[in-house]
This record gives sequence, C-alpha cells and structure tokens, in this order.
Amino acid sequence: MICGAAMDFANRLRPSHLALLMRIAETGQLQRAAQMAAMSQPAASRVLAEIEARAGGALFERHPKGMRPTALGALCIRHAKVILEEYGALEEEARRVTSGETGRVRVGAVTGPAVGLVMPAVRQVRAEAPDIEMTIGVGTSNELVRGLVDGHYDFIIARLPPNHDSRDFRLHPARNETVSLLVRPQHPLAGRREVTLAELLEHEWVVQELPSPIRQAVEAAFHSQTLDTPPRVTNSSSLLVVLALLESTDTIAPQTREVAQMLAHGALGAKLVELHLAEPIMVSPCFIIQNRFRPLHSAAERLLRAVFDHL
Amino acid sequence: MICGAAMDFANRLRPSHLALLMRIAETGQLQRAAQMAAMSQPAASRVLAEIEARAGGALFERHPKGMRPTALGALCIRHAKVILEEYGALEEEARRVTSGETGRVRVGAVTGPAVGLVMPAVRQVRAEAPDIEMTIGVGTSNELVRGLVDGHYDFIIARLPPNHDSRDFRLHPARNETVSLLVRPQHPLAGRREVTLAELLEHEWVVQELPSPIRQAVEAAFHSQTLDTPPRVTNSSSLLVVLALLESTDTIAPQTREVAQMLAHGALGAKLVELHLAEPIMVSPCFIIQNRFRPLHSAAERLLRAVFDHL
DNA sequence: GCACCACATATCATCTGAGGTATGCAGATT
DNA sequence: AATCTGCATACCTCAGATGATATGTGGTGC
Repeated sequence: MICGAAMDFANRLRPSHLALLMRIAETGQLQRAAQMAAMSQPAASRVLAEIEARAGGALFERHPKGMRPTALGALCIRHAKVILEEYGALEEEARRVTSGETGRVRVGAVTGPAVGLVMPAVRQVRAEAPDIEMTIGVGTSNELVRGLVDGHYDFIIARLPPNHDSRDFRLHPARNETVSLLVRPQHPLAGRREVTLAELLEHEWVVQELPSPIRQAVEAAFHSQTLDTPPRVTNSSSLLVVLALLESTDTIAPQTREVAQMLAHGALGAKLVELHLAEPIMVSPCFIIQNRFRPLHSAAERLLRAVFDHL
Repeated sequence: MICGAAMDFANRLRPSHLALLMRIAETGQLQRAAQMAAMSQPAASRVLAEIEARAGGALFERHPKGMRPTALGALCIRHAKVILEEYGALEEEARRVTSGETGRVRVGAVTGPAVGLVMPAVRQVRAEAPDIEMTIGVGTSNELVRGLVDGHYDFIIARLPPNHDSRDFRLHPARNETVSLLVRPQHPLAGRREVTLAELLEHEWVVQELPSPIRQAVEAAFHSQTLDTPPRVTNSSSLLVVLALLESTDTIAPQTREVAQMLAHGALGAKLVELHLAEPIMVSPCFIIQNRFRPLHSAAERLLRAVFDHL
C-alpha cells in the first residue's frame, strides 16, 4: 500500500475545497466552478489535482465536455454536503449568538429597579429578540454583588456595598428611588393629602429588617425630622407577609415606588393605595454594575442597552 | 455591526481547529489539549485566540484551573462533533475505496474464462472484500472489446480482435483453452476412450455459428486431419438450446472445457458427460486485456490480481 | 486540417498559517 | 511572601497554500 502520503486525507480537506468539489459536481465544469469560487481555472485545476493526489485516486472523470464524479468523487461530495451544511449551521448560529439575537442573559436587581427598570427592558428585548433567554434574579445588593463577582450575573442593578473595591466594577447611576407607603383603602390616612411623618408614628408598620436600604431610608427620614422611629414595627422582607398584613390590618408598608405602584395600580387587582406624603422618602441610589474586566456578550449588551433606554 | 472581519468565520475553521476545540472542551485544559494535538501550549493558545477573534466572541471562559466553554463555545463544539464525525466517515470510506476494499468492478469475459477464471477470482475477492460490487459481463470478444473501449468494462478476458490497434491495450495471455464435447450419458460414444474425430463425423452436432472461436477451433481440428466438417449441424450459441438438444437427443455439443466441466461435474446435477478425445481440440488463446491509458482503480486491481492467481 | 473548447501544466510572487522558544501575567496554594 | 499552575503575548521561522499569467494537450466539430 502506498500509504504515508494519504496519512490524513480528510483533515487537510478544508471547507473551501469541499465547496469547490460540490461546485464542480453541480456545474460539471471546472471553469464555471472556478469562476463561482472567484478563482482562475488553473487554480481550481491545481486544487483539484492536489485533493485527488491526497485522496489517492481521481474524484472526477475528465470528459471532453466537462467532468463527472467517479465513485470516490461521489462519495466525497456526499459527505461534503453534510459537512458544509453543518458548517453553515454553525456559522449561522454563531452569528446569531455574537450579534445578540440569541443567547443567555442573567441579570440581577433589587426589588425597585427589578420592577421599574429590568422588567420593561426584558419585555422590550423579548419583543425584539425572542430567542434570548433571560434570567432575572432579585435579591439584596450584597447577594447581587456577590453573584456578579462569582459570574452568576452578567450585570446587576443594586446599591454599592461598601466592602467592595469599586475599581473592580463599571458603575452607572440608575434613577433615584423613592419610597411609597402602602396601606389598604380602609386605612384612616388613605386619601389624605400631605401626610406628615409625625402622623405615621403611631400606626402599625411592616418593614424590612435593618440594614435594608428601605428600612434605612425610612429611619433616616424620621431622624432628619428629629423624630423617633415608629415603635410598632413588624420586621419582614417577605412580600407575602406584607400583603397579608396589609389586607387584614391598617398596617403601613413602605416599598419602593415602583413596587408600590405595581401593587396599587397594576393589573393584579390588589386593593391597596399609596399614602400621599408631604415630603418624599429617598432611598440611597442604585447603580447599574458590571464587572469591569468581563466584557458583556452581545445578548447581555442588548439587555443592558434596553435598561438604559428605560432610565 | 462590526462585520467584515467575520465574513466567513466557519469557512476558515479547519478540521484541526475543530479538533482542538473539542480537546480543550474534553480536558478542560489548554495544555493537555495542546500536547494531545502534538503542539506547544502557546501555539494552541494562539490558534484559540484566532478562532475566537473570528468568531466574534470568547469560546471558553478562562478559569484559574482551566477552561470551560461559553455558550458560543458549546455551540461550536456541538457542531464540531458532527463535522468531525463526518470527516472521519469520509476518510474511512475513501480509504476503503482507494485501498480496494470496496468499489465497483466491471469485468467482461468470453464463456470459457468467465467460468474458469473470472468466477473463481470473483469468489476469492468476494471472500476477502465483501463490499466490492462486481459485475461480470459475458459476450463475444468483439462485444467485450467494444465495451472495454467504451469504458464499460474495467478489464476483459477475450480473444484479440484483428481490427483493433493492440497498442491501445495492455495484454496478458490467459491460459490456453481446449474444447470439450458434451453428450448425454446414453450417447453411444459416452464412456469410450480415445474417440477420433472421424468417428464423430456422422453424429448430430450443435455448435455456435461461425465465426465463433469454438466453431473455428472445431472446424480447424477436422481440417487438420483432412476431414470434412460434420454435416449434420444445428447452429446455436444459446446454452438453452444446447441443453435442450443434449437432454433429448444424441447430439454432440462442443463447449470450452471449463463450461463443459461445470455442466458435467458441477453441482447442478446436469446429467452430461465429456467425450474422451484422442487429441484435444485447441481454441485460439484468450488474453487479459485492459485499456493501456486508463489506470485501474483499486477494486479492479484487486480482482485482476485474483484473476492472475487463478491462471 | 483547423479552430475551438475544456482541462492540465509551468512558473513565479505572495502570504497565510502553523510551529517553535522565551517570557509575562494572574489566580491559587502553601 | 513565595511558588506553582495555566493561559497569554512577543517574536521569529518556514512550509505550504493561494493566485495570476502563459502555455500545453487532447478531444470535438466544421
């Protein structure tokens, strides 16, 4: 056997070679195949000759009118079709991934921006590129930042925890958040205008535990008016607990404005109202945070742009 | 879109690249993948970097302990498996064709060698390489030579027709043929030893038409003993006619020795016997003939060798 | 016999790609 | 802090692939 030369015939067959073979088979003429491949006829002739040399036999019978595949040639062409098909599929899918038409995005956010920023952005991207798989994580800023560092999130919207070096991140301020106070419609203060904090002191409250930003914001608001903080407080971050209390008692529940509005005015039919405060309660601002050294892939980039659109 | 660079990403992905990707994914380490591919780690690193540049995104996440595929990388690997599989199949099938383990052979022969040479050779090749598809054509030398010139046969075993330029062919003498005379067992001469031609003159004969070689050989045998040719002759080349006459009458039927032996002693159960002649009747010799300028492919080469083995 | 067509061959220039070694860099481990 | 591991980068070499032009060859058709 005259081995040695044909050591790995197929591995040296590049896709362009396969394409040439197919074009020759299609047209039956080397010349046409050559000009389809944007090369000169001699070049095509030589490429074919080299392939045949490595294959160890002729792939085409030379006829005066053109070329017709031999058994070996037909074999190659049969496989070439499959291979090129697969290459095309790979190219197409890769294009869709790199162009952000498909992919997986994982975004994290604290409750307010999750409702007010991420959800609209997700809906927008979902409409534009339905093949993107988006995962929205909601948690505390600390959890989110840890998730970002671990690579669990592509980017997050959270408050900046003090214990992380901000040089590791790329930050963009998100819009300011304010706190709304939710009550049930039967609450004595419901419908009142310009409610002061002092009036709220003696009511029941259900608030997230310290050191949550909302709790901090609420307490800061009282402190800034040299008031004590409300004494009758139930601690819970559970929305379930909050809703249960709101539904059955005259409890006041602070929530970010976005969440409050969703609950009060949304299509969910929750019968809740926002108190009208004399002065707004501001929460420490959120940031859009991404890992400085981990570039976003296209799908994530796309969602991020959508988030910016909704700032 | 930053097109232009990634014009045809997949087409520049060579099989070796795909293999590298798969090895990286398998081992999770660039180094191992590199040494599996018998290359240095930096080379592998650069290859990967180039692929990623063309793909438009990272294919692997770099971890301190190694590499893990990204979504894009997993996509490529998925397709790479299919492509490499197909390349492998192509290589394997091509190897079998070029090494003559499979393929199509078309051989032609006149009756004698068809039975005595080609059939044993075919059986041998069939046993060694069952995937070779063999076609045996039987005909007159003229038909066979025409078929050889037309490319219908890879090679033939025939007598040399005078009207063809023997420089177009490569010739090998096949073994000499002799004619046997078949009769039914009840024939008066059956079992007799040293039958002379003169004794045969007045019997019935069934012989091929002139200018068939057997007819020529028979007539030449009579002429060489200054005898007339048998007068009571039925002309037919049809084996069916011959067998019908032999079965029902005391007709003498000349056939090449191979055919006669197959009929008389074969497993077919034909009740026929060969006459025992005082002097053998020689047929003009056959040649193994191939087209001088059309090289045989491996499967044909293989069958040809088998034919030579049976010379 | 001559023109024509299609493929093959020759020759040259060019450049991509594959490979090597040496070295840098970052995270992890001890 | 020092070391180890694993990948990236820089720089150089070189074979082989690519591509164009010009020319040869072997058929068909007039």
